[in-house]
Amino acid sequence: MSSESPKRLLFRQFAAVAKAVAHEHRLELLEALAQGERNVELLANRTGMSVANTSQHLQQMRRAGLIESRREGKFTFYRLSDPAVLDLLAALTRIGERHVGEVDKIVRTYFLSRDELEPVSRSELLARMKDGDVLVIDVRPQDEFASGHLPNAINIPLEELEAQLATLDTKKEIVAYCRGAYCVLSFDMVERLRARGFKARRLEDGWPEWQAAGLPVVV
Amino acid sequence: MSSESPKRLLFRQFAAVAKAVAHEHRLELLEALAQGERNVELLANRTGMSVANTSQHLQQMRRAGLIESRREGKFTFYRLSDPAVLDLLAALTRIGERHVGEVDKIVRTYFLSRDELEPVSRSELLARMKDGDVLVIDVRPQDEFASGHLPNAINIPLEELEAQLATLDTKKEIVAYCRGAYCVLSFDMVERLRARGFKARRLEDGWPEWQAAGLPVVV
DNA sequence: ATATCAATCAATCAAATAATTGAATATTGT
DNA sequence: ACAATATTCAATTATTTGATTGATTGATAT
Repeated sequence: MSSESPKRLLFRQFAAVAKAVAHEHRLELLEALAQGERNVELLANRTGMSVANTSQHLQQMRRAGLIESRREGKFTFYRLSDPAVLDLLAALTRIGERHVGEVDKIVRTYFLSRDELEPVSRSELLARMKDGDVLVIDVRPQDEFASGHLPNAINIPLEELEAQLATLDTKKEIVAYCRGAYCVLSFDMVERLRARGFKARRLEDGWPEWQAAGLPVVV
Repeated sequence: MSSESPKRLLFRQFAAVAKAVAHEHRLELLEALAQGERNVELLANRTGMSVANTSQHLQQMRRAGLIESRREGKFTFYRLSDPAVLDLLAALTRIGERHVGEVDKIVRTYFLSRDELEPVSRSELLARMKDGDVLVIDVRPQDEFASGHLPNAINIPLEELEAQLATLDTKKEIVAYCRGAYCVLSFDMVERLRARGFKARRLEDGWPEWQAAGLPVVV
C-alpha cells in the first residue's frame, strides 16, 4: 500500500547495480570483459570458476545492466554494456587505493617493484610512439590481443617470450602492458626483459584504460 | 595455506568497497553526506532510520573507506572521504539510467515534468550568473545550505516559499537546485513558482555535482 | 533422429547480511 | 559525583546470497 518516495525507489535500483559489482568473482569477470567480448566457457576457464557458477554471475550482472549478451550459434557472448562500467571500476579502485589500508599492504607486498619499474604514463607512451623509438609489447593472451590492442603493439604472452627473443629490436626501449594497473603479466615481462639486458618499462595501466581514454587503437 | 594471487586479494578489497555502497539506505546516507559533514542523529532523522541502524551503516562505510569521521564533543561528524565517492555514485547513476528498465519507469512516473521543466546545465547557469540576470534559489534545508552553496544563491526551503515570495525579484528568471538530479525539492519549487507566474527552471543536478565540477562556491 | 556441446535452470545447503533491541561508553553540564 | 546526551556495541532473528550438483534447453553436426 505504501507508495514510497521516488528517490527511495531509485536508490533501490542503483543499489542493485552496486550489488552486482560487489563480489570478488564478478569484478574478475568484469576485468576480463573489459578486454573485449567473451563467451561463458572462456570466462570460466580464465577465472577458474565452474561454468554454471560463471553463468549465474554473468546473468546477475546482466540483470543489473552492467553487461549485455549476444547469442551466436551455440555460444553466448557477453560484453560491458557501457563505458560507465569502466568509470565505476576506476572509482572503486581509486577509493580502495587511497582509503583502504589492506590495499596498500597488498600493493607493497606484491607490487613492490612497482616504483623501481617506473611506469610510463599513457601520454608519455603516446608521444614516444609518434617518435617511433619505442617497442610496445602486449603481454595478454592472444584472444585478448585480437579483440583490440595499441597501434603497432606486438603480442608476446609470457610463455612465448623465449621463442620471440631473437626477433626483438635490442636498440629500442620496450614498453609492456596488459589488462590494467594490477595485472601482473606486464610486471613479469619487464622483469624478464631487464634480466636479459633490455631497457624495459611498464605502462601505468592497461588496455581498458587506454581505450576508455579515447586514444588510438587497433580493433 | 594457499597464497592467493595478488589480483584476487585486491579484487576482494575492491568488492568490499562496492558492498559498502550496495544498499538503499547507505546510498541515501551518502547523498546526505555529499551535501556536507553531518552527525549521526541528524542523518538518522533525515533518512527516517533509527540512530543505532544509522550508526552501523556509517561504520560499515567507514571501514570500507567511503567516509571518515571526526569527534567533536558529544558528536561524531561523518564526511565523504574522497571526491572519487561522487564519481562512484555518478557512475552507478549513469549505468542505472541507461541500462535498467525500472529506473526509466520510475523517472517517467514521478519525474515526467522533467522535460517540460527544461533543466539548465551547469555551464549555462554559470554563464547567466556572470551576466547577473538570474536568481538562484537553493531549496535544501538550512543546514545543508550553510555547509556550502552556489555563489549568490538564496536559501528558500519549500515551506518558506510563501513567506519569502514578496522579496523575490519578479523580473529575473529563477533557477532552483537542491541535492542532485533526483532530488524532488527543486522540481516542487519550480512548479510552485510557475504556478505563481514566475519564470523558473531547474538546474540539471545539484550541489554535489556543482562542487565536484570545481565551479565557484561559497563555503 | 541422434549425439554433442554451450549455456542455463532448479534445488540444496552453507554462509553472510540487515534490522531490532537493550545495554554499554564517552563526553558534557550541573 | 551525577544525570543527560550522542553514539556505539552485542546478541538475536529473519532474510538474502553464493557455490554446488545434476537435469534441461537450444543449436549444430553427423
